[in-house]
Amino acid sequence: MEFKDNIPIYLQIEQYLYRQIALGKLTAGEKIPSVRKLALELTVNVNTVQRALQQMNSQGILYTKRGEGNFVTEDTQLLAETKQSLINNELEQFVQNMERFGIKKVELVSTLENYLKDEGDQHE
Amino acid sequence: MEFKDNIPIYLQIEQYLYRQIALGKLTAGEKIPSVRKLALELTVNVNTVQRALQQMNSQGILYTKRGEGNFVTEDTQLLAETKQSLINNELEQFVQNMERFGIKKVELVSTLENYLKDEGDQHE
Amino acid sequence: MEFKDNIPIYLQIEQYLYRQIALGKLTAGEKIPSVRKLALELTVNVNTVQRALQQMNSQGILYTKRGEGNFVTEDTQLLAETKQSLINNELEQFVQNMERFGIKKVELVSTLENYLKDEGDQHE
Amino acid sequence: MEFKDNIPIYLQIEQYLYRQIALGKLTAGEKIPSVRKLALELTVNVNTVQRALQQMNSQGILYTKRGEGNFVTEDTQLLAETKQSLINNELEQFVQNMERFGIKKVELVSTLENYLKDEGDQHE
DNA sequence: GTGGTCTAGACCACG
DNA sequence: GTGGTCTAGACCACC
Repeated sequence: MEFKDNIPIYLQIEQYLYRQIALGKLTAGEKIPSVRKLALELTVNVNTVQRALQQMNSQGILYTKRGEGNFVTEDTQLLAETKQSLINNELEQFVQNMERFGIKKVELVSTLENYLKDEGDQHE
Repeated sequence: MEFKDNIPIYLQIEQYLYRQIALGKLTAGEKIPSVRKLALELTVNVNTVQRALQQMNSQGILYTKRGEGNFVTEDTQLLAETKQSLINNELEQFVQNMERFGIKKVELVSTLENYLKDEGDQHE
Repeated sequence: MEFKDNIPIYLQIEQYLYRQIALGKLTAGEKIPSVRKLALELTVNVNTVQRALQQMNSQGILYTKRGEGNFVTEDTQLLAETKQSLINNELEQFVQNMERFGIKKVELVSTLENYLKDEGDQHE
Repeated sequence: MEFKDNIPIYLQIEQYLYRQIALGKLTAGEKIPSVRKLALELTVNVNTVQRALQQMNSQGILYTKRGEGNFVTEDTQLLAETKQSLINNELEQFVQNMERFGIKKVELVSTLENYLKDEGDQHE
C-alpha cells in the first residue's frame, strides 16, 4: 500500500479500513489484524496504526477487547449508516468543487458521462 | 472568506485564485490585487498570501512585474489547459474514491443522479 | 559558511546542498541534517532553511518523510542529470557573458588558459 | 531588449551599456542617448535608466554635462581597465563555480572544449 | 506604491 | 524528535 504525501498516514489507514468494511472484506464482529501486524503489512509506525484505530474506536466502528484485540462493531445499522454518510460526503464535496469551477448541477451528469467515456477510449 | 482547518491556508488561497481565473473573474493579463490588499481582505498574514502567489508564479499562471504587482499570465492556452486539468483531477479523484466504496463506474452516473434528485427534494 | 549579500540566502543554501550532492558528500537516499540543525550550523532562521528545502523537494531532489526528516532522492539518474544540467548552465552562462564582451568562442579557450596561467603566476 | 526577472533591471541596463562600450559601439567622449530615449527604447521606467547611469557616473565611466546629457569618459585607460576587470571577474567566478562542482582547474580547459564542441554539433 | 527576504517565536501534526 | 504552517514585524529593492 502506498501513501500520499499530503494526507496524514493515519487518516489514509482509517480510510483503508473503512473501505475494507464497506466492501465487506471485514464484516460485523470480525477481529481485525493486530496493531503490529497491520504496522508490518503497511510498513508504518505502530503509533500511526494505533492512532487510526483510536479514531475509529471513538466513532464506534471498532471496539477493543482488552488482551484480545480490535473488532468491527456488531451494530450493522451503524456500519450501513457510516458507509452511506461517507459516500454522501464524497458526493457533496464533488458537486461543490465542480460548482466552484463553474460547472452547474444541470451539466454535472453529462460532464461525468463524457469523462467516463473519454477515459474508456484512452485505454482501448 | 472562510478557511478550512485541515488544509493549509496558502493552498486554499491558491485554489481560490485558480477558481477566480477559471470562472473568468480574473482574465488573462489582468492585475491581481496587491499582496497587502489580499492579506487584508482575507484577514491573513502577508507572507501567507505571498506563498500562494509564489506557487502560482512557478507554475506560470502568474507573473510578477517588479514594483508593479502580480498579473495573470497572457498565455490563454496555458490557462485553458490548467482549468481543464483541474477539472479532470476532480473527476478522477471522484471516480477513484467512489470505486473504493464499491461503486463501479457503471453505477456512478445513476448514483450521482439519485443524489442530485434527493438533494433537490430536501430543499423543496 | 558565509553568504553573499546580493543573492537570497535560501538560494545560496540550495546551491550549497546541490554542490554537496554533486560532490558526493551527500549520497542518494541519505538523510540530510534536520532543518533546525542546519539553521544552527548556518546561523540562519529555520524558515529560511525550510524554504531552500521546499524548492529542492518540489524539484524531486529531496523527499520528506513526515516526522523523520529530509532525504536525498534515490533516483540516481535524476541526480546525475541535475548535476550535469547545473554544470551546463554554468558553461552556457560563461560563454554567453564572454561573448557579450566581444570574446568569441574561438578565442575562449586561449583566454581561459591565459587566465589560469596568470593566476598561477601570481601565487608563486 | 529583454530582461531577466531575477536580476534588477538597472543592473542589466548597466551591463548593456558596459558592453556597448567594450564592443566599441560607444567610444570615448561620445554622447549617449538621453535618459528618455533610452527609457523608450528599452521600454523601461525613466527612473530605472537614471539609476543605471548614476552608478556608471559614480564609477567614472560616464560624466554628465548639465543640460547636455551624459558622455562616455575620455579616459581611455580607465575604459580599458574597466573592461579588463569585468572580464577577469567573469573568469574568476567561472573558475570558482566549476570548482564547487568538483571540476578542478586542470580539467577546466578540456571541459570547456568539450562543451563548445558538443554545442556546435547540436546546431549542425 | 509594489513585491521579496528574513527573523523570532508560536503552535500543530506526525512518528 | 521530526517537518509544516502562520504571525507580526522589520528592512530592502524596485518602479
